[in-house]
Amino acid sequence: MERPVHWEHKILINELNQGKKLAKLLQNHLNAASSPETREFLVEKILSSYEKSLSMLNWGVLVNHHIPNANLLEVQRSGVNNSLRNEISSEEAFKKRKVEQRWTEQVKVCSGKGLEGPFDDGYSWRKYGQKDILGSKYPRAYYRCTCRRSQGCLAIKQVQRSDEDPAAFEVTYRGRHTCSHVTPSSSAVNDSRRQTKLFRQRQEHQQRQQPDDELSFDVREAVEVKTDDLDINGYIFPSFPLTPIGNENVEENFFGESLIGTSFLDSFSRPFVSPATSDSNHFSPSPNNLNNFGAAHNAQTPESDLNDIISAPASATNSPIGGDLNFSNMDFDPSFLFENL
DNA sequence: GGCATTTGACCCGT
DNA sequence: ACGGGTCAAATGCC
Repeated sequence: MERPVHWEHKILINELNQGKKLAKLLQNHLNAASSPETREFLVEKILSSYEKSLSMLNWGVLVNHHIPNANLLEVQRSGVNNSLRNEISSEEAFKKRKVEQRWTEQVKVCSGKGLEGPFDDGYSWRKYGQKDILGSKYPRAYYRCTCRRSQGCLAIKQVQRSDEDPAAFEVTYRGRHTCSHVTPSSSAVNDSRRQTKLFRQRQEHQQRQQPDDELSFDVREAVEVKTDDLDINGYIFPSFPLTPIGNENVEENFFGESLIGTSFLDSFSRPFVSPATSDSNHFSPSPNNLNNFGAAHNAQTPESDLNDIISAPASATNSPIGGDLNFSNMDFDPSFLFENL
């Protein structure tokens, strides 16, 4: 009997194979007259590859096999079409709902410069709700990616003014972006339009009310982001484009080379830099903008051959945190590997 | 007309 | 029952 190979297994195997191949390349480069930058780049890639693998294991990716289903969720959350809702198993919908909420990240946004400095996390958000939270002075606003309708992107975020520091806003990201990254042009257009509208609203608002009770605050307007409150409990890795592997045996390919080809390194390595706000004053809410992965990816390595080495297709998967987490300090429990594999 | 926001109502988990 | 999260109609802006 052949054990079913889940896609998470394939990702892990892919990543390990990637590391192996990179190590071999590094071995070749040690003897050749290649530049130190090349070797350093390879080392970085190898380390990141294995760190990703270990991270996946530590975060229990192999245990979970659910993939959020946008359509089902859409129906499940519908408050009108009850007949259609009843056609779907409530139990199934319940499961989908639970897995959808696993990924949570929190960043702290401080509107230090008031309302002038637009903060853009690189995505276009649409507000879909606001709720007074028990025990909190300020209401919580709910945003979802504007690509939800067009591309079924499930990323959402919550913005709430901090009780302790009213000048600070806590932004919680949930879900991951499955949409294509917004283009600078479209983002700029939307921003311009929204900023104009928001500016007018605030002008009217300030004339009528005291400024503190407004939560029409837009996260783009903040200029400082703190990531010390990052909550990565239940972090779920972004989905990656997987090359179909077929029915290869896991054990045969665990350290083989046949699976190399589609890496999800880029999904992690892609720095989260807003196309709309390249201003250095703006900080994208990625807790790891400066981590080694992004740095390695951004490095202007002189060797063009690295393009052939790392030939991962660009993933359309993005997360507000760039899908990048710094796991460098994580411990790896070997028993976990064997228990899950 | 299209899109975003507002807000009361509704749904679901605890 | 309560609170958090979401929906969708109403409204406004471009």
